[in-house]
Amino acid sequence: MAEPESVVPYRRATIRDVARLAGVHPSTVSRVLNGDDRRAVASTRQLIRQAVETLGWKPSTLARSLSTGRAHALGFLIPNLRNPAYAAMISGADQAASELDTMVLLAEARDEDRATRHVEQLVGRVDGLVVASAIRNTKMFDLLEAERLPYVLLNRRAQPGLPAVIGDDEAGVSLAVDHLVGLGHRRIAHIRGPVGIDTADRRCAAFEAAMSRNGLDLPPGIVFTAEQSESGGIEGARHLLSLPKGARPTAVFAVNLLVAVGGVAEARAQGLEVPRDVSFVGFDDWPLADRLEVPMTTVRMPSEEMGRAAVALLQEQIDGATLSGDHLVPIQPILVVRSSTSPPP
Amino acid sequence: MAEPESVVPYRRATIRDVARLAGVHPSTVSRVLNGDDRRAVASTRQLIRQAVETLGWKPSTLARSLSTGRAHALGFLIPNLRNPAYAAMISGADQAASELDTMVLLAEARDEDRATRHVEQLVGRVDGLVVASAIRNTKMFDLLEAERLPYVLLNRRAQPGLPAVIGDDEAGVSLAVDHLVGLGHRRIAHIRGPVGIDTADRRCAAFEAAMSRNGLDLPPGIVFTAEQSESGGIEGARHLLSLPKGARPTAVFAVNLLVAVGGVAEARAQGLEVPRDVSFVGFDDWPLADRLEVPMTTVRMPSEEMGRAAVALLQEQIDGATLSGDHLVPIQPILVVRSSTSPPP
DNA sequence: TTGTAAGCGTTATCAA
DNA sequence: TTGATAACGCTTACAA
Repeated sequence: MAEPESVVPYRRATIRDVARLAGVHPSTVSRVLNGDDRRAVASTRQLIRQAVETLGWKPSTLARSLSTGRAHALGFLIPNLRNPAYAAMISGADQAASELDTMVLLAEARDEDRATRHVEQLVGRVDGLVVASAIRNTKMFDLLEAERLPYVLLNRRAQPGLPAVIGDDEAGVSLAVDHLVGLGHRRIAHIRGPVGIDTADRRCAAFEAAMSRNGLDLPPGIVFTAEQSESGGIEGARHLLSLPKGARPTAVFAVNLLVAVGGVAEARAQGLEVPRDVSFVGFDDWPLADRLEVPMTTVRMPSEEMGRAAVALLQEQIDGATLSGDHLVPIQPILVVRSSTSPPP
Repeated sequence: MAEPESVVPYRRATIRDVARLAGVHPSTVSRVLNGDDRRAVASTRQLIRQAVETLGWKPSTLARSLSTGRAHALGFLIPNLRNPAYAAMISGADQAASELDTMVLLAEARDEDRATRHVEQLVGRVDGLVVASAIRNTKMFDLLEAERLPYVLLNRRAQPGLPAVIGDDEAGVSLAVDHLVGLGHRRIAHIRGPVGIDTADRRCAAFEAAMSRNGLDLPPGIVFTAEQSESGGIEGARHLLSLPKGARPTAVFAVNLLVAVGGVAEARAQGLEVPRDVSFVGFDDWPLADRLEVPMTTVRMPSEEMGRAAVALLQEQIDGATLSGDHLVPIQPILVVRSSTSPPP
């Protein structure tokens, strides 16, 4: 009586299977397959390649990582997937990484807890981390240091000394302010983001510098601090447009696109026309920004390059370099002029 | 003469270090730390916990995975990070996964090559894959089967038989069509996506069903096939608005938001007013959809639930269940009514 | 040029 | 209740 057909459970071919089939030792297989090609006689090489082929062998990332101590993967922490501004950075990082034969593992760190949890889970799986998240998270940095996990900040700086890749926000702000000044504006306001958020601080400082370079002064109340969201923009515009007639700005530069969108909405809600009565400029570009009720003039940063640079810098650190301080991406931002800006009334 | 202070290279504590300090065998440590708490005497337990504490020991994910064959991680393939519609699905997946003590590894698969490459790189690092990407990629599926990697399709079906989590697009389409019919429209057109894209096919079939349910017919040319992008919408609107007077639609239902946006743009470019002259309804919701030149009426799917369901189903498969076919997420879509729809002229 | 053997940090199966 | 031992699949000195 025949045995019932027993299902042979699937097992991935291992390097030992390959060695057996090729009639050599596993270590020889390993050597040949890791490009130590010259250190094997042609016939052996042939035999091994043949065996790999027929068995469909693929190396186990896990085993390899455990043995070499290299994961050949990088983590990439973003604050919010709903913010398409990061897409380009990730795309750049992905390209750079794939050239290094490394994969990018993305994780969304919307709050401190999640950031810390993701870092904990990424330890061991990655060789380093790109931190694009803007949340201040001491716990996470402590963890990174404790785990000795190399990391690079992207589009933000934390304490001085931590390696960071940043774009030329100052140049971007200048582009925006000079554009408004060129149109004839003199009373230009700024809705800035929260104090302590690096990009907000830098853009605000750059705004003040650009204004003074243009010989324009900053009357009290002309710089307003708000959350970096549409409602922050609404709040900011409400304040700025309620300034006394002579102090009321004819143009507003916002810390980012969403804030500018909120500002435009509030201005229109007050019966003003944009840009006729008041102009707006944003920062960063989003899909649909050109299809808004008022297509938004905005600064576009070299995000893809920034992502690329972050990976390069991270790789240097992984390879043992001790880097610190800011690394400015030399590609210049550009101003995308749409319909939210015009000469002052 | 004193030796020069030699820098002791950093080495993570291993389970052996813990065992040594606690004066027990590594296997005991492993047992205790894996919750087999009852199978160890209290004093030993105490000793071990103490040692773990002082050494700051954390298990090595890698070693653990190699030993157990479980990565405690899932891959999540999305087609495009610039499309914020996926953010909610990922968020749901992330929540569900974290309840399973599993991490979600995100990867962007913008084209076939990248999809295949990412899958290759994820093998071994993850226990399974959620494939939300809509690209038809036979190579990738062959690879998945060859690697015996469990996977679940999300928001798409490929061949029948492959396990898929989908939302109730049919109900969503009904919502859209009924809304238009309720406003008084009778000549309703559809700009559909490419044939073979599952969501496009389903939404189109549902459109035709909803129309016939409402006793409305579909004159030739009233369903137009286009790319799922703004330019597809432009092209579609150009065609539909050039139909002879009596056949020209008073309302257009588009396969997704971007297509609807393109349609609105084209209508306005032709001097029509939206929604006065022609109404538009989209599918899926995006940030800024309410700030467009014409705030868009659109269908919002229960994306978060869908992501959650995908992870649950995937986990079942990983645990050995053999699942197949469609799994409809029971949460109903809703219609977000904005200003792109009104009664026909 | 190839093989031997140890090691990467765990877990799992026994036996004690 | 604990310990010894052998995996897991690969790499890498070092020896032959």
